[in-house]
This record gives sequence, C-alpha cells and structure tokens, in this order.
Amino acid sequence: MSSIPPPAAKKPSDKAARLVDVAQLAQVSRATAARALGGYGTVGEDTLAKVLAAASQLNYRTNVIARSMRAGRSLTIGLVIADISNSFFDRATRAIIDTAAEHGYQVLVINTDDSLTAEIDAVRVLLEKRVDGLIVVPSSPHHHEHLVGGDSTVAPLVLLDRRIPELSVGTISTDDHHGAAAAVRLLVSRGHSRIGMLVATAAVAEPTSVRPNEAVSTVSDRVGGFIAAMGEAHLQYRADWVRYTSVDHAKSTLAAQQILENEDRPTAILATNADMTLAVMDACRTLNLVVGHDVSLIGFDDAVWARVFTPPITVVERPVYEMGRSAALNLIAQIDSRSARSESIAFPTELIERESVRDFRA
Amino acid sequence: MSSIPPPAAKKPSDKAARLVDVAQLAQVSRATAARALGGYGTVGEDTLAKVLAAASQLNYRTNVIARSMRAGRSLTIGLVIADISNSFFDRATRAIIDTAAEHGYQVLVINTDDSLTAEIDAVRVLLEKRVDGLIVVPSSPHHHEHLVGGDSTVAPLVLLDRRIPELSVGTISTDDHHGAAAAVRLLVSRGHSRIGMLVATAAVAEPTSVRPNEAVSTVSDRVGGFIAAMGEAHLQYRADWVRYTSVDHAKSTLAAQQILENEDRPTAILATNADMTLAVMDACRTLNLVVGHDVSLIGFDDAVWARVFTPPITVVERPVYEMGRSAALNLIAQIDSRSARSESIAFPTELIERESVRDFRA
DNA sequence: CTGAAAGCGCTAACAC
DNA sequence: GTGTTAGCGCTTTCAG
Repeated sequence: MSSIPPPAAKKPSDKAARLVDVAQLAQVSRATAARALGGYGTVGEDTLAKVLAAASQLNYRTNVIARSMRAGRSLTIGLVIADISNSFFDRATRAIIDTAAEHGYQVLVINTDDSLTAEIDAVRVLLEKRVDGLIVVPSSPHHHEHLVGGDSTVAPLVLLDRRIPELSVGTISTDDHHGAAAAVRLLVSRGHSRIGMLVATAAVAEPTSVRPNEAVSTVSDRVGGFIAAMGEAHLQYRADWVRYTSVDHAKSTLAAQQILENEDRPTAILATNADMTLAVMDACRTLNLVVGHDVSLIGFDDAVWARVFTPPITVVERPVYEMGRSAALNLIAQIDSRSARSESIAFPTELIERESVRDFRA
Repeated sequence: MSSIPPPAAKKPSDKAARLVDVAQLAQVSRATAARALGGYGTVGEDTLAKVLAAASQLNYRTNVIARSMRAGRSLTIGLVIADISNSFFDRATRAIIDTAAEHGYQVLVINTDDSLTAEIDAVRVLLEKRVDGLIVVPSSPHHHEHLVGGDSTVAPLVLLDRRIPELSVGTISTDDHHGAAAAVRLLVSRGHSRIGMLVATAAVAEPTSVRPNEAVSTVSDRVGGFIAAMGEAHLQYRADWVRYTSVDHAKSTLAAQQILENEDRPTAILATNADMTLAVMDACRTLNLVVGHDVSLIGFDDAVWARVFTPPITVVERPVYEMGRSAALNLIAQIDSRSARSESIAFPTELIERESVRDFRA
C-alpha cells in the first residue's frame, strides 16, 4: 500500500492550510477530510488517523468564516451595552461571555454610552456581521424601530437590564421598583422622614430636580418605587432633595452637594447606582458631613468598596452575574429553537443592611 | 424608459435580501449593484440611484461574512484578557473597543482568568474565526508557543499590560518597576522603614510569603521595584511582611491580615493592585487598625472609591485608557501595513499623593 | 459605464 | 466508508 505520494504541488508554507491541503496530504477527498475533522458522518479508523495527522502536520485551522457562510450561522452573538467599564455592565458582560463560550459562541461587544444613534449603528454593524443573536441594553424606553423588522425582531434578541414596554421580547431585569421601595422602608423604619434621592440618568445633561421623560425603565422603576414607598409612609417627596444627573463623577458629586448644601437638608439619601453612591460619599467628604451619622445612605448595586468603607454602606444588591448568564442562556435557547420565545425574568433585589443608616428611634 | 418590470420571481420577504435581489429589483447586474453599494468603481448616476432605492426598499444589509471570506479579512480583532470585570481591564477594553470601532473594526472578547489553557483555547478559537489581529494579556511570562507560528506570530499581535521577554512583539505596558519604587521612596521620605507588600498573582493558590517563579511581568516588575527601592534606602525586605495571593477578596484579605496581625507589623503596605488595596482596607477594618494612622497604604491603579475613602488613598496611577487605545492603534497599524512592526510602549506611572500615608517625621 | 464569470473555503446531498 | 459536486453571497478581473 506504500504508493509513492503524488508529486502534487506542495502547499506554499507561508499561507494558511486549507481543507483541500489536508485532504491532499492525507490522500483523501475534501468531503472525507471534512468528516474526519468535523467529527460527523462515518470515517474509517485509519483514514481518520491519516487526516488528523495531516491536519496537525499542516497546522490546519478550520476557516470558521467559510463554515459560517455555508451554514448560515456565525456562532457569534452581539452585545450592545451602555459602557463596558461600568461596574454593573462589566460583571454582566463577564457572565455573558463565559456562558456563551460554554455553548460555543463568542461575543462581539459594542458600547453606546446610552446614545440611541450609537445603538442603532451598533445593531446595524452586528447584523451585517451576521451575529446569530443580540443582547441589548436599550438606551431608550421607546425607540425600538431598529430592533424590529417586519413582524418580529431583526434577530433573536434579549433585552438586558432595561425593559421596553411596547416591545414584547425576552427581557432580563430586576425588580427595581421593589428594591427602591424596600430601601425607603428601611429608612422609614429607622425613623427617617426627610429622604432625598440621587438619580443617574443619561436623559439629562446637567443636574436637575425635574424628572426627565425619556428615562429608561430602571430609572423610572427606582424613582417610582421611591415615590410609592414615600407615599405609603405619608412622607413628602421634596423636589429639592432629589437630583437627576449623568453618571459623570464631577456632575453627580455636584448634584449631591446641591441636595446636601441646604440647611434644610434630608437626613438620608437613596443613590440609584454605584456611581451615585460614590458621588454622595464624595459630596459628604467635601461638606464635612459624616456618612451614617449626618447623612444616611443606601446605594444600588454592591461592590467590594461598599463593604470596606467606613461605615460599610447599606445597598440594594442585584444578582448581576445571574442576570448576564440568564440573558445569554435565554438568547441561545432562542437561537437554537428558532422560535421566538420571549421569556422574561425580573430577578428580585436584595437589601443588604450594613452601617450607613443611622437609627433615629431612641 | 418605462419598460414593464420583468415578472421575475418575487423575493420571499421572509428571507434576508441578498445582493442579487437588489440587482434584480434595480435591473442591473450583481457587479453593478456591488459597485453602487460598495461605493467603488464607477456607476452611472441614475443607476446608482436605482440600486440605492432597491436596496433600501428591500432593507438590504451587506453580508459581511461573505465579504470577509472573499476579501480574506474580517475587520474583527480578538481580545484575550484575564477578566473583563476587573477594574483595570474593563477600562482598557473600553478603550480598545472604541478605538477599534473608529477604524471600522469590531472586537471579540474572551476571558482567561489567567489560565494558560484557557488562553491557548481562546487564541485558537479567535484564529479559526479569522480575526485580523489579536490583543493578548498573556497569562504566563514564558509560554508563548500558541502565539507564534513558524518565524512570526500567528497573526498581527499586541501584548497588553504584560511583557513576554522572549517574545519580540509590540507590547503596551507601564513602568511598574519605577511605579513601585516611587511608592516606596515616598514612604521612606515620610519616615517609614517597616514596609510590607501585598501582591496579587495568579501564580499562587493560597497566600504565601514565597515569591512564585511564574509571575507575569507586572508582578515581577512591581516586586522588583519594591525590592530595589528598599535596598536603595538600606531597608530590610522582610518576608513576613510580604504576601503573594490570588485576587480573590477573601483570600487576599486573609493575606493582608496575616501581615498585620503580628505585633511586629509594618507601618506601611504597598498593595500591587486595586483588589489588594481593598483587601488591606478590609483587613484593617477587621483588625481595628486605622488606615493612614496605624497602617499607611499605597495602592496601584486609581479608582473613584480611592479618592472618596476616608482617608483618600495614595495611589500609583496608570494611564489605562491610553494603554488600551495604544494597543488598538498599534495593532491596526500592524494589520494595515502587513508589516511586523512591533513597537512597544511602556507608559510612565504617576504617584498621586493623597492622605493614606502617615508622616513620621516630627 | 456595465455585465459575465470565476472563485474565497467549506459543507451536505447524493452517488458509488 | 468515501468521492463528486453544487452552492453559501460576495468581489473583482476581464471583456465589451
């Protein structure tokens, strides 16, 4: 059986080996080589060995791009997110990437900075790259034309963190209304009646007390929960104790200062995300106010620094990793089943009591 | 010119429109349609309009995957990173994604958790997906076989954050030796002579005082800088004041406690990254030691919480965004020029003095 | 200025 | 168990 190998043209070693090169070296057809390497169909034992040997000798790597074109699926998903360097999104992204990888998918990530036009562009680019599905953190609670095509979504889709009421699509979020309300109730139970709030929202350029219309669902849920719990306790919502601001640290710190500078200031503040928590802390430092004494504080989203700070900060925690994992799993199920199942989950929040809330009952 | 449109088969509206569909609707050839849409070659004005109209009517999206196969380039780069949810890497990633996008590239991100096998897998997957280049945060200072193929790298490549001495390839890092030395010198200038160090490294499973061999360059640079500056000041390096630990918060806090629990403890500690800074702070809280008084502290990498903490933490800052941007720019230049230019940059670190270092001169 | 046709590298019927 | 072959959707000479 030791026939002399055909004097076929040697593959130039400076180019990546292709399936045909492997087949040639192994002296089989492309189909057989493909079967051997793809581990499907049936291949003779010795043939298999020959092909594998040839492949490794040539350092062959499947050209997934060609396979994708043929198969019509890229095994890639797109993630459209506000800001990967944000402490919530970075962890969610971690979960998404890892979960996707477990299922053979890789993730293309694009930041939008909460800009709708950036989001629209991102979706277009990702669709052109033929991602098999999309996980989007929508920047607007209303605009979703770029997400629908005809009578369904442009691609398998999962919304993360923020809901779009008019869009019936799988959404992974948290019960922020409840979370904010629970925080207020804790404050009330400790004897606080003068409660303020620092709200992060991209819907506003400069700090203001007037509630913006275009806020995403997390913002309106948290504000709604705050207002509901205040009403429930027959407490007054005071606009001068509330500020809406962008996440920018300088601006949000300024907003916190505006709330606290007044003689007639609140005894407690709810910060609607980690950046706002830091902003309140910074403002307190500047104004020489002691957190947990002069100003009680509850933040949204836990972080290591929150439990290390003096005093440790009480927070409304969200299951970030779980959320990301869920989003990925949901999307992959959608892709695999080709069905437009839009199962939504609103995870519960958890109030973690530490020492940043002063007790006024005495 | 109003010829009746041919009764050609209508494109089924449930499938994505292809170039040929557009061409058909516009009554031109595929080549012409491609030219019109690709904005190259020459196309008659009215033809152009017809094609554009057809494309928009069909909601046509270029199939970039087909284009990539044809063109041999994917306009995608791969990022292989230890952990996207880490406060250094998330910001670097932000810079990379945004910079890449400015140049028409998208980014596929994979985490390795500093595992070499995960890194090898990641590189293989990315190469199979035919990324045009790779930005890698290498998990090992030695193993780089998976990054080279023949006499050059497996693809255009830039190393981020960590150098691999034996691999001559463009690397974006910082002068960590100098950064650590500067921190020690500051401590010395404030009268400290008993100085410890908490070192984050994946090369160690449990906290230990013995310096691991396999540490990446950032670790050995920082430790080296520490040792050099100590020697320069004729100070003794005390192994019981030094701990190597994984970034895990519980473990690193334990390690910090081990350093501080001793009666004979150091008066100052250098923490080699943000996680270690937090670990020292947590340990101090547990042991009822006041940062900036009982224990002076200098951390690596700045963060908002570092300046908001009481006292604000003195840190060695690195230009994270610039580093990410540089890595992306360097890689894209490499891709575009097809030349193996491996320009490396070691950015300077900056010591930001705040209030966590007690002054013993008096 | 426009069209015809040859692939890019792979997979999946379909034959043998 | 293995080979033949027809494309996936696009770009790009090469003619006209």
